[in-house]
Amino acid sequence: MDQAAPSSGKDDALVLERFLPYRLAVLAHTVSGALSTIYRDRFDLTIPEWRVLANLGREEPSSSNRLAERGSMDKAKVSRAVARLTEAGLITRETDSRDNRLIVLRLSKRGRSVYQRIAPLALAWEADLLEGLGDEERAALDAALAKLQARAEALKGEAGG
Amino acid sequence: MDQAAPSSGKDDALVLERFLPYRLAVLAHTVSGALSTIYRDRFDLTIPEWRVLANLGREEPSSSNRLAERGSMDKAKVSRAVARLTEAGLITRETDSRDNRLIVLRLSKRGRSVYQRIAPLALAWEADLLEGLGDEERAALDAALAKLQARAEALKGEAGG
DNA sequence: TCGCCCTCGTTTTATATGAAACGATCGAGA
DNA sequence: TCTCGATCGTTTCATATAAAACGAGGGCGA
Repeated sequence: MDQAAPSSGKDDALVLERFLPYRLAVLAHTVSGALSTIYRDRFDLTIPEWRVLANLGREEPSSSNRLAERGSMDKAKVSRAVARLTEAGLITRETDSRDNRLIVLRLSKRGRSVYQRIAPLALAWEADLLEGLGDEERAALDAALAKLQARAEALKGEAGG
Repeated sequence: MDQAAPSSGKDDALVLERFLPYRLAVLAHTVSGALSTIYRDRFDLTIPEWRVLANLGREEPSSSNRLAERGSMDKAKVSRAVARLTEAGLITRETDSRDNRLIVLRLSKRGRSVYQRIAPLALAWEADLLEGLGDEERAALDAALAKLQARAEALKGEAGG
């Protein structure tokens, strides 16, 4: 009576530290924060800019729309990233000759150089992050994340209706 | 020559879709987006507000500082969430009699009622999200996320120096 | 007691975000 | 050819975010 009961005592109580959506949000935030210092301090790039660069590094040329799809970003975010990367001289823009709505984006020479310097750093950092996990654990993580992503998208569709 | 080579051809190339920091960010974003519709549409709460409520539901009373620690939020975010929850009548504030800097936060009757209605919904949604995973997969995911969280925090400390 | 540094929570400031409005362009069909 | 609806990318607008400045207290040592 003299102390508030900590929840109802059931063991299915909601404990934030064990709640998956919360854990994913915190982990993603921590990881993004740590990794983004590399992009920012050493290359003066934001994460959306890095995503654009990474996609152009693999598939070139590309359009803003396609970059948005491939990088899970909305078109406004891509538009800003592309504008800044263009200004920084890392990518080039030209309108598509067949469809004037489309913009043909390519890495510039400098842009490709920057990409080729960041990519190994990013992969090395990822390897560091995964250091404590064995092959099986990594495979299990990989599979679980894929399932969760698919399921989350399905649930999102339901709720949105 | 007539086509840009897709990366260097090495199989350790950086593919965003397989890059763990990217996958975590996308998954967390999808999950938060889907789940937040529950908080927003049905209870008019933001995620930081929900985190405050969830923590108070388990540990009461609490201070803003403690809520920030327990909910992985900065103090500004907590301050705003607390202000709005107070205005909405879901929590009560009083200054600590022994230390006038501290604020003693408690769920109001309505606040507790809201918490007790949201918690089962949140847990049910989480169960839906995990639907496709068996017990072993869940345990593996749980372990992997814990390791990654610890490792990410360690790496963050290094880089920040 | 005074002076100093620390902590707590709020507010300010600059920036990031995404939904929506927008202008320009395209393609299909009358 | 001339609409009309759809698509592409930009910009606007309202909101969210976090770092830093801030004011109010507290606690310890001189």
